[in-house]
Amino acid sequence: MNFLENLNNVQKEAATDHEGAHLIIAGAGSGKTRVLTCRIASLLQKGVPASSVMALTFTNKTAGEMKDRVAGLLGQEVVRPLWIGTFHSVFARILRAEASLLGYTSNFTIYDTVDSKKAIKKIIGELSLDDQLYKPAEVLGRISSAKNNLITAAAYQSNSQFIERDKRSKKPQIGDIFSIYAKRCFQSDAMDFDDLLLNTNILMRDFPQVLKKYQERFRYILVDEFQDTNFAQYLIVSKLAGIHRNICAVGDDAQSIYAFRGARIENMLNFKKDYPDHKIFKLEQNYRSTKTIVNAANSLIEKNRSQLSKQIWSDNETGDKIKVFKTSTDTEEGILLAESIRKTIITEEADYKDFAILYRTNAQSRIFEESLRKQNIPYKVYGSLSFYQRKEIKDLLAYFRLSVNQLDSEAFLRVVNYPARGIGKTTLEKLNNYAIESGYNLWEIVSEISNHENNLGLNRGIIKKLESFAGMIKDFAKDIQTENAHEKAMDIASKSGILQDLFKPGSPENITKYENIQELLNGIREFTASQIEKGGNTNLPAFLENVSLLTDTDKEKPEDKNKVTIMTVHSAKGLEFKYVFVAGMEEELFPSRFSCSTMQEIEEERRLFYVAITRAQRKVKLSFAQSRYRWGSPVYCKPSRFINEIDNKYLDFSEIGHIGKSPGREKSSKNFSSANSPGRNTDTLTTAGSASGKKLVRLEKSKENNSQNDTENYLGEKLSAGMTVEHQRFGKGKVLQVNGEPPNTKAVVFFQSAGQKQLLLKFAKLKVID
DNA sequence: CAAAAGATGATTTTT
DNA sequence: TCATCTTTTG
Repeated sequence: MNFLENLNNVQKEAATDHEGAHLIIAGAGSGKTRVLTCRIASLLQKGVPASSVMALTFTNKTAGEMKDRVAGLLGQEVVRPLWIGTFHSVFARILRAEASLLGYTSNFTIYDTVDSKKAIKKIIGELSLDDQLYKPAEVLGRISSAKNNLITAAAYQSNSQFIERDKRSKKPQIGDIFSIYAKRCFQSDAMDFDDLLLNTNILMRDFPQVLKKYQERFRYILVDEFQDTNFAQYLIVSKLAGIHRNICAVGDDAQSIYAFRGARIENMLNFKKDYPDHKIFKLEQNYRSTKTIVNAANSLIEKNRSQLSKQIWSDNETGDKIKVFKTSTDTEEGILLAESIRKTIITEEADYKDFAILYRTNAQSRIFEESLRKQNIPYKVYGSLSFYQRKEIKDLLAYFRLSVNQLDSEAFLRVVNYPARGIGKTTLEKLNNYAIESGYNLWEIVSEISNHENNLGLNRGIIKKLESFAGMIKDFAKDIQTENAHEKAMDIASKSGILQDLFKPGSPENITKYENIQELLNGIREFTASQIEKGGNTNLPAFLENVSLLTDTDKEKPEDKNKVTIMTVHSAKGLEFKYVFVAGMEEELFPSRFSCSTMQEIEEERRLFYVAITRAQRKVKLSFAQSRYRWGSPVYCKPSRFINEIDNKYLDFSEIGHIGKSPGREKSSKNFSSANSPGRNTDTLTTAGSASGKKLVRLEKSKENNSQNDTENYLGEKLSAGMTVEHQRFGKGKVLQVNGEPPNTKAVVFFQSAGQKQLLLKFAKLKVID
């Protein structure tokens, strides 16, 4: 029981009192994760089988940390049968096991947001709706929030409230899009993120015997960040805990910052109603921050009406007041913070890793990146383009997905013509039209194309190409369940042509992409190795499952260890730093101008600021600029109302005035006028004035084209394989093939500098050399 | 067919 | 501003 020694009394009680429904209200910095891990460890030590414990978190990172910590206490072996993971990954695991009941296979694909948006965009196009009005992201948002409230497409379409709302916003067909989208996902054997929750609920509603199985199995359920659960998540948890009723929900209503995506703080209040015999533990001692920071944060959050009563306190030193900085521009704010970091590093012997710059919107990151780079301060940005979202990675993953699940139509569309194999837009349009008409999935058509040939109106050449593509995928799909993921992945990467496509000289982006592909393949090798060690599944589907719910904030690179962190306040939740800067403390920015209309919104912004402040162990510094660029043009800003909502006795305004006086103010205001406004004005003038001129130019150009076409067509007839030609940009190359009839004669040419290219002769200026 | 230029449009988040 | 999508051009 030695791991309980370091806990205070409430923490110890919360960790060792296992039976019944418990709500742990865990203030910022109160040792929440420690209590959760100790609780799991103590359960296991008592003899509870690990396989009967489920712990749900929001991020893979938290789940991983929890697992590691328990493993550190009790050993790796003990931890393995535990079900610790994100809501989505744990429910995906259940769904894979029970997939057939819902009409899916256990190899179903998980669509990410990009897949979903693409699918929706396609549907909007097919319905010939105005895509200015029906924006895929917004439509997906509505569908997503419906699903998170357990509203299916059918329910949506018959709900008068939604019909009314969509009519009012002039988008009456959202229900139709929802319904087609849902049908397509199902037909593709795919679930999006929200489906993982929705379908788990449907599974448990419609199959009581399945529900019972899991209810009996999981005797102890722990939920982290309970204030962030949405209705769908809440309901699953309640159902799962239905028999044993041993549920431990941990959360902090003051840190609820995801209401905008469906999180319900009320879930914490409902808890008391659902479990009348519940116990509440309040972790109120903050071990992280100074007294000043804790008190300042308390004085701020007091302004919120709706909250659970608690008194957060700190036994740490008093610490410095919170310094407030004013600068005239956003650029200066960047410089000031960078300088302040430099100074603090010297005067307080701090490390780069002790600092975080937090802001409300990602758009603010660039300025800090610049100022830190100029000062030679190493930094890392969170929330930038994730490794798994890079094009080349998604392409290869799409091949993997298609090899595992051929019905995955998003993966199909992504790779059917990448690398280019002559299956163009027109072909896909024909395929797609036929698919809609006939109700077949794209793969069902392409994999047995001879059955559909007559209905497609495609020529023999294209049919052959489609056949060979389908053949390749069928080949990949062979042994996919048994073969080792790494070998299979290498095989697919090379046979698909991706490696060759990127391994062409002359293009620096391709080198990076090639390296990224190699990194992915290495990652798969590591995955396979670690699975062998763990005795887990080593096949490609197992890897995909692992990767589809992963974001790369989850893994930290070793070279990033000692760097300043810059990120949004949202992504800082759960983290801590010695020194925290909260930048851009301005009205319209923080609080965001999109979240100012209702009291609920303002309260959420306030909680967000509360989260920001409570990340700090030693010092908090706030800054605001008087003017800032917003999508290219300068905007004048007022200091945020939140600054003055902190009790002034914890604030230090001494710096204000010194910074603003610097010559920077004049300089920057000049910048606005010279760099910006006139430039824009001239632009608009020219475009407006020269409309007729433009037409003339276009006419002339097309004349030129025609004359060129004539000579090129002539060339097409003369050209044959084996000739050496010269291209304007690619230089010398050897003709490998000449296909097609004029005017669409194509040549396949291998260039020394650029590799193999297909060129349409009516455009490419080829000179015959030899 | 593929690259370049031009137009648009969106700026909390996570799975 | 910056990234993405569309149009144009060879």
